[in-house]
Amino acid sequence: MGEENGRHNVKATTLKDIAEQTGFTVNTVSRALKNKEDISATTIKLIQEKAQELGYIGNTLASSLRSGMTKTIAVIVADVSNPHFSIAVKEIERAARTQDYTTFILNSYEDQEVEKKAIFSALSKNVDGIIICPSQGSDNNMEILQRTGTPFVLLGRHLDNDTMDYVVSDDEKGGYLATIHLLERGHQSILFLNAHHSISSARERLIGYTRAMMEYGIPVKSELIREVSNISGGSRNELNEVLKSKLEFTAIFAFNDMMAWESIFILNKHNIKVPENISVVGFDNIQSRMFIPFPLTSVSNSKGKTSRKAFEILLKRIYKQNSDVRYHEVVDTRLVIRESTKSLLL
Amino acid sequence: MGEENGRHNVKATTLKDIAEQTGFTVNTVSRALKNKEDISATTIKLIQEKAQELGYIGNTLASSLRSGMTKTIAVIVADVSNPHFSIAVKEIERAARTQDYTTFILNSYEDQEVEKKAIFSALSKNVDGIIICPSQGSDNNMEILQRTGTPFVLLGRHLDNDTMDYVVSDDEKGGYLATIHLLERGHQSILFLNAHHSISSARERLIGYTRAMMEYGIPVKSELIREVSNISGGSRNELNEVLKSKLEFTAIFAFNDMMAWESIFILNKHNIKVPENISVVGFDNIQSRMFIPFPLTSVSNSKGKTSRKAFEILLKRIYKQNSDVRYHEVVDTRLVIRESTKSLLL
DNA sequence: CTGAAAGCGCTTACAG
DNA sequence: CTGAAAGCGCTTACAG
Repeated sequence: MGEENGRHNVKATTLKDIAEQTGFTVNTVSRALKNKEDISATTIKLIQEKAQELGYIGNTLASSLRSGMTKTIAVIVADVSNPHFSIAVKEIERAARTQDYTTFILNSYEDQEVEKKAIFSALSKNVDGIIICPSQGSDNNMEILQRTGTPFVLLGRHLDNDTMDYVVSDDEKGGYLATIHLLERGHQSILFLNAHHSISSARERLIGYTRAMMEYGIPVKSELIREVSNISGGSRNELNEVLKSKLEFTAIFAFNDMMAWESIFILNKHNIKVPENISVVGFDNIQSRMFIPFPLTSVSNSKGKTSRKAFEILLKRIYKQNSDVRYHEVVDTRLVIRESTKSLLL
Repeated sequence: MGEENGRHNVKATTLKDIAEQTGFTVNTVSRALKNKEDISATTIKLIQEKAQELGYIGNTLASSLRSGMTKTIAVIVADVSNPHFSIAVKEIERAARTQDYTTFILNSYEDQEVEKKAIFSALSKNVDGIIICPSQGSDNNMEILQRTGTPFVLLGRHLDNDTMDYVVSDDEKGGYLATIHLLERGHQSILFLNAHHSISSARERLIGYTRAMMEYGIPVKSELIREVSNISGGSRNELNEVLKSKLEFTAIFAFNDMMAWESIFILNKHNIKVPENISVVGFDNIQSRMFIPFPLTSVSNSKGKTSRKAFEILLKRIYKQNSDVRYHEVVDTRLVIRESTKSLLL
């Protein structure tokens, strides 16, 4: 029943076929195809030509089962269709490919149950490692993952448990820079549309926001700090409510660009113009990758660098280098000023 | 060397462990965990509890090697960081997961060599099937893929070779609707920023464009039809050149929303306002998923439906249903009118 | 430089 | 209802 054998209608060429047609053993064929030093150059040439001729494609399933390495990683993010994550996924896939790693992509939708299944799915595929942006409050899932012994790196968020490797942005600085930018322009009532406080980056951006406010001697009003879902459409209701409540504010600092866009979209629906009536600052600087025709001031967090670094660390873990070190990387952030913020000063 | 065995530091539980601890054979354990009918309920319970207790995670590598099915698919697109593709990838991953399939994601960057490697990478991982948006002029790669016998479905683009399954949008209709919309509003010189004609959707959108122009008795000017790269930033130079050449046009129809946004971005740089000075229509209706604060008129092409359909067809191929049928699905398109288009008539 | 054997962890096909 | 054996296609470790 070769037909049912993973390669479907056409039976795939195996080492055995090459062995039979060249007169060597499977062992020698295997070693020749991997350019091992102890095989004669003539034999290597002969075998590789035959492999080429037969269109041989190695069965990594079999080799992985024996060798214990699959050359596969999994990337688990909240939602690939969020540009922030899709850019990260792209960069990781690209970095992985240069090292002959193939990438599984799994969405957690910020849901712990879905995330748990994603992790088990990855484990059952014997991935060599996992890069994961942990969903809200998923400390438990990460500890389960940690106990399996499979190498993993947290991306963009870290947990209280600091025995795990992570690569994050300097979120506190980002929050600080965004807020200072608005304060410098005379804004004092700044609505912070933040993500849930169980997300480390949300907590740290708030610390930056608070620090900036304090520097300007402005008391932080709790009603100006709103936690909303960072899934597309999540800030809609909250912002509508805020607008209805007649809460006073002249600027919005949004947890990410998606939320910032969404806010602007909603403000426009209410005939409120940006930046004329309200200034808006985002986070992620998606505009560095996509030419969105709305010039949003935003905190840049080098997604390429962050992603590559996460893969690099993962690779070290896979190859058990520096196993006594914890990698806690904080990538710098900076503010990119565009035209969504206006000064209230003359 | 359990350490080096794919599960790293912690040795993974195997069927053998469960067998030893329950007194059954590996065979029975395997069958019990799969709820086979010929195992007694008591045994099933006993074994499943033990599996739970030991935190057993099946090794799909081993089962796949034997059974020939990996429950894995690959999705190959030009670039996941393009929202059009990231949305498709998300939808496919979601559909696949409901059937216990895991998804590899690979980028081809519209490059045939990269694409070829991606295909071989997928094949060597023994994926059960592939969903691929073929890169420009990659008929050859698709034919190689076809000869391997691995089930695959083309997504968004089809080839001259119509023996392959595909799911596409009604691109001709989309091109027609976009153009008619502009013509109805008095635009006669419509710059079409199209993708390369080796892409079927580009050819068909052009047919729609041409048909609409003919209906209005307006000759199609070749200098108004420009083929640009559909990678981010690709339309930049071309549009700058067009603007420098003083070519007359009052509207732009862009191959996709990314290009439309990019065009608006560039027009703005030249102090040309949309829609006041130039009207713009895009394709993909990304705004249905992301609240981009620029209301772009765009052709909608039900990405959710298209993606799910592609997976559905792939699944049929994997399970060898209706193998005498060719699936050539054309999903309807419609125009979503927003505020990036203005009427020239009074 | 090459070969023979064992084994990775499962599932299949068959025996009882 | 359960078991014993073979085998999926490789790689490893060792023999010569």
